[in-house]
Amino acid sequence: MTTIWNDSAPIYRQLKEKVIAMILDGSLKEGDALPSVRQVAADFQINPITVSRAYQELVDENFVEKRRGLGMYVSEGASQLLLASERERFVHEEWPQVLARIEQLGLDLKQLFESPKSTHQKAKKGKE
Amino acid sequence: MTTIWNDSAPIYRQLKEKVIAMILDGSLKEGDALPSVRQVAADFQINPITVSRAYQELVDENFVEKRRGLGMYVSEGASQLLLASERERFVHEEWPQVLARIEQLGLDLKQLFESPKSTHQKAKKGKE
Amino acid sequence: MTTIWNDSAPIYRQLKEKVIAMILDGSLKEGDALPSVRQVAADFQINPITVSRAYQELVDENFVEKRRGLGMYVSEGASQLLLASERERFVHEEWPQVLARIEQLGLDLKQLFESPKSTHQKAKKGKE
Amino acid sequence: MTTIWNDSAPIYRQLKEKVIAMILDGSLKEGDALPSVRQVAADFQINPITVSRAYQELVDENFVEKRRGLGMYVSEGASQLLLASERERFVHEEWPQVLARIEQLGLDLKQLFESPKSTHQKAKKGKE
DNA sequence: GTGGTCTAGACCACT
DNA sequence: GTGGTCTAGACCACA
Repeated sequence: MTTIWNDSAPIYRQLKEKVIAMILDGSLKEGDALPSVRQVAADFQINPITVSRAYQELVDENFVEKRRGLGMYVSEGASQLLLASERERFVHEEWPQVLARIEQLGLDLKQLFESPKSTHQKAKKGKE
Repeated sequence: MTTIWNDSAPIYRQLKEKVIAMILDGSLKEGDALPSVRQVAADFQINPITVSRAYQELVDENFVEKRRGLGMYVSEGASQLLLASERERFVHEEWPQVLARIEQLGLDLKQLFESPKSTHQKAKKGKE
Repeated sequence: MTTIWNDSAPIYRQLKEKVIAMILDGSLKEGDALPSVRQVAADFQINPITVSRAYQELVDENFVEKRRGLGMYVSEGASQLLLASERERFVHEEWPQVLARIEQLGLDLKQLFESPKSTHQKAKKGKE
Repeated sequence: MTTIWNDSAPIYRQLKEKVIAMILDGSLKEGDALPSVRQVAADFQINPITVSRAYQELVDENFVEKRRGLGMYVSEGASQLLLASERERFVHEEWPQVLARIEQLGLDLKQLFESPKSTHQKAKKGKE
């Protein structure tokens, strides 16, 4: 029985990424309640504190808001904010590294364009 | 006093990447001696053990060889080996992730390739 | 959809403070009826139990009295009692802390009293 | 045996305030190492995670920086940053509330100025 | 029901 | 030596 967690990144961060992905792809909409800490902890067989930590980072970054005694909710404007900030980070941080790497390895753009385009296999984060 | 080291990746790994980059771009050629552990440690203000660990991984992967009493040297065939293995890793691990990310963010691959061509040199390593 | 409630203090306490402020400034006079729990709950979109808890604390401290079947009323003598107890608390608990903080930050008490006199109405409660 | 901790605020936050106070009053200077997580945990008889959490918030706010494998250090510029941000917060958030409170209670400025000035007794944070 | 905090103890990676 | 992460379990405040 393999778990869904990758060993290289902390679970709380992987969980955070999952939530972000769900907001980006619309499976969590603004105003929706996040599944409760306890629920997620039970579903994924992890410690509630680990879930809490993931959620807390989302709160700190204003993508999620706490309602006392009620739970956590996707903030108004979260998906726009998220899309903007993630795009910004990609275009100005990740993408330049990719370009540099392509150049460093002397790879051919056209080949990259074509070969794995049709399959777009599920990427696994982490490579340690 | 800012350092050249990124906080997100271990220093020994960043150092290893530096050496790999130097082999790939030809500033270290096959048969060349690597700068001594002590020298590097002094230059970068880091612990010699950290340098050793970086070098050791390069030895383990056969890109560098130890000559007892003399130092570390770039192995014969290292640059070819490196190029092949790094290309392999890029095409099958990194690139699919990049494609997935682009799709997730709704970005356009072709635009990315065209627009920021002039500035892509300021990439900072990190994020491992 | 922003709420009037501050996240740092419990809602029931913020509500209690509101009532106290109304008694102190005369908008609720001795003998006046407090708005019903249900009414307040509906007006502010909060749980009736939360309103009850705020009211109950006011009852416990003798500023408000319950009349069975009728509702809650501001006690006779409440405003004097309140003024005295709140002043006591301010002078011996809050004010010394403020002085300590001013000293810690190297600020000048007199300047503070003089300059921003016109704007001091925009204070938000919270920080408990 | 009473502890130094106040019951109303979480320990990690009280600890964070202690560190901030030490930076403000100069007992921790820029570049100084913070006492290690384990050391503080042992000294105060608290869990290392609790200490970690306090330190982490200071890192997130750029007052403290981590050096991998070495420890935590007061950032360059931390004391200026801190003084500026704390003053800002005091003048624009805490002080207006104090003024409003003074007005609400109908207190006399001159009395406040004089009575507790000489003693400046140690304020205790928290009042729950 | 919700989340927040703390403990005790374990294991890991890094320098 | 340093900090980071996770667990299991407890207790608390809030709605």
